[in-house]
Amino acid sequence: MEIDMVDEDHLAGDPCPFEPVVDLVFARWTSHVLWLLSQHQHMRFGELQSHIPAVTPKVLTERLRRLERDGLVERTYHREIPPRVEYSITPLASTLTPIFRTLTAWSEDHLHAVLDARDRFDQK
Amino acid sequence: MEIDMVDEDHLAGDPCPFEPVVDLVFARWTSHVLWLLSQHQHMRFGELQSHIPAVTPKVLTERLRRLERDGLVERTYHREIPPRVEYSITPLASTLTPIFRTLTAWSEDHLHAVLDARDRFDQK
DNA sequence: CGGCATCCCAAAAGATACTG
DNA sequence: CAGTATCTTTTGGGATGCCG
Repeated sequence: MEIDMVDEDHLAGDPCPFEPVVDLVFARWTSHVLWLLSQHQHMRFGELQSHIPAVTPKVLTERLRRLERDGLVERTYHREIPPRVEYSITPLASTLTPIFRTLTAWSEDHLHAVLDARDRFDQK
Repeated sequence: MEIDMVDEDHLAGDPCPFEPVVDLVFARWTSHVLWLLSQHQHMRFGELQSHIPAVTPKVLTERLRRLERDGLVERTYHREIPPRVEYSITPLASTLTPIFRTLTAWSEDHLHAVLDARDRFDQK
């Protein structure tokens, strides 16, 4: 890809300043997991699975590993019989909670407008 | 506030209250487009493309159509030679701007902690 | 210039079976 | 219980070419 400096703005470098956060937090299933953990202090693997019926164990494991790696989720393994694993959000992830609340409020305030626009568009 | 409601055991799951917003706004390229339009009042197709070097025309078109359908972007076609198309955000989409700013602030405040956690995880 | 149509592929996600 | 391993499927996205 080439850098075209002809325009008034330098074109090659206009990255979205919050795109890294999107990749971290809003990847599929990810924000759902974080939101559940933000309400429950700690949850077991099977508990998460039953709250998100559509997710398979494989994918849920992948997301939890990634969140753990990124410091957003803590995993505690209890060597018992049967084994028990508890997931919880870290203090770092808890700083996302206001964002989740804002998004929920936006949804309550404006989602209907989106659905209306969609209907109007489809009728044309 | 501790929420430890024991109302589980219904299989319907526990849907994420802002997941529709995530699908609308944080799909790939989408928030980048909205953020660019929130800064430029109106932009042409090729202008968007040059600000987002990695996106192909096909995908950019798909995203813009979807945003137009959802009432978040307005498309204005000028019948000239050569043809000219201008995109802009709608008032509805401009209500998302505070969210974008919050995400940018979160990134500035906490992204380094994520990268640190990642390094620590990978060293183990 | 700003697309749409078509074909194609890689990556993500799902299904299933199995284990410490 | 909490995963892992393997395989299959889906689908989002890239490449190319044509058109008003």
